[in-house]
Amino acid sequence: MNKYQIIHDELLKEINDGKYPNNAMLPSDFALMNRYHVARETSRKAVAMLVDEGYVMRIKGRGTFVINQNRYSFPISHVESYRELAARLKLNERTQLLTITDSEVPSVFEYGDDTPVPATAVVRIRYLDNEPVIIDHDYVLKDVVPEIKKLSQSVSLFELFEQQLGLVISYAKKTITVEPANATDRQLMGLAESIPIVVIRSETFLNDGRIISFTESRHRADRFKSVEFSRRH
Amino acid sequence: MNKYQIIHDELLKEINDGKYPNNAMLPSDFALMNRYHVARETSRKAVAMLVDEGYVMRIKGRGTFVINQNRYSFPISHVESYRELAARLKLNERTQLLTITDSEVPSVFEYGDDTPVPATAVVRIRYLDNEPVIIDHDYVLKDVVPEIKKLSQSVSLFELFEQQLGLVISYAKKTITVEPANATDRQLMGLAESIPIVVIRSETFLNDGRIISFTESRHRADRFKSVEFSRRH
DNA sequence: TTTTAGAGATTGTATAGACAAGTAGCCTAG
DNA sequence: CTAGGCTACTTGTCTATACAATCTCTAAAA
Repeated sequence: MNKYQIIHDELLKEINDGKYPNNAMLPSDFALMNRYHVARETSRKAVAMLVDEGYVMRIKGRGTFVINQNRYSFPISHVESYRELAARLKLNERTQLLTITDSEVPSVFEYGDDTPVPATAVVRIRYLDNEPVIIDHDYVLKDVVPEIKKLSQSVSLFELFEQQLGLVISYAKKTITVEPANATDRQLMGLAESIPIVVIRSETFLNDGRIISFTESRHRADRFKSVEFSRRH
Repeated sequence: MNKYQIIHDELLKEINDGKYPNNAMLPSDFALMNRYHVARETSRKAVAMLVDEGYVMRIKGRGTFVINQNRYSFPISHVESYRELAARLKLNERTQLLTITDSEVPSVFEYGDDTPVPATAVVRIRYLDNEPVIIDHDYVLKDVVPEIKKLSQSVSLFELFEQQLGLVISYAKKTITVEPANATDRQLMGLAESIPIVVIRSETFLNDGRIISFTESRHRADRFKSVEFSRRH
């Protein structure tokens, strides 16, 4: 692992453990240089990551300070799988695999030029605290992953891609809209007609630039909450 | 202006002008070093910003490549004012100032410990293409801005803070939820009862760590769309 | 023809040093 | 007692260099 990554992880752990509470000052660049015996740019890189993630802010002439964290809800600003999310929030979570079928990428994703793109469709329903709250429709491109075999209940698609197939996911583009629930939503989640659905559609890209999958994640709106950190300039 | 900022801006302009179309390769680190007569770390910093913003991706051993851009909709991943947004999207926009009153920060924002926090409440309604789509409730802390005077129709709150008061906005935290429309929403936006509201609540921080304002931005859900770029790792 | 080896290009990580700019605290001159 | 200045500390920007890791392409070898 890289040095700056190690420093970043250790500082983050200390923040989460409460060693540096809200508004506390992190060690200065020079203190980190001495503590880890690295060059200043290396320590700065570690802290820059924390700034990026919204954990700390730097003020010229004063220092680096912890920003109050209450990241309790559903973040859409990282590519994060449902399983990783649930683990982080320590929620009681459960995923039920509904279907795996041969399919094509639906036209809502506006991919390519009307030529049908063969894909494997995976439909799953996700429970938080035993309540069905999310229905995920994944369309995995056959060009990249010809066949999906070992998808057990306990493995996420991202884990499958990364650990078993050796693919590296780089980034995703997501659109968020609010739409009426369709019949499937209402049936699977047991919804009253009036509850809308937050639809998050994603395209996921590999580190070589190829698209690996399209996902439509349908959340019942009354259980949806997203927390966002955004910098200016 | 900084060197890496200048290089970043120039590269971004060239991308937007189509000099580097989709999937095109950007100049390498060394090419940028020669072109701008800077150290490699400086050119890398400029490109790192473009990666951050989702314009390009770097692939080790191959180069830096432009990512297909269709940033057509409402981004929530930047602190961006309505006015800046409308200008960028070239939409016909109009803002109507409804009220400026003395008030307190509402308890939904969970700020402080139940002690009332004095603020100036600004309520505005925003039109896109002559349709009312957003109602903004801003609560500007009196501790930071004692009085709001020169808020004309043509000036945004952010512009007022930054240009007239010399304050520098650093970052914001936003939560996104979907809620039923209240009576005010329905009346001002002329909504049918069944249309929900996307509520974006923000706390905006200055570069010295102080909170300057809380905002509740209420969008009619059937006109709301957000585009998000997110990196993994 | 196919495979292998290597050279060249490109990005990633790390170091050491320099100066600029902003902040805070102390101490002295008035 | 106050105002100003000095100093130490911190972050921001920039340079020059080195080596590692990965990819592409070419040329040589089997």
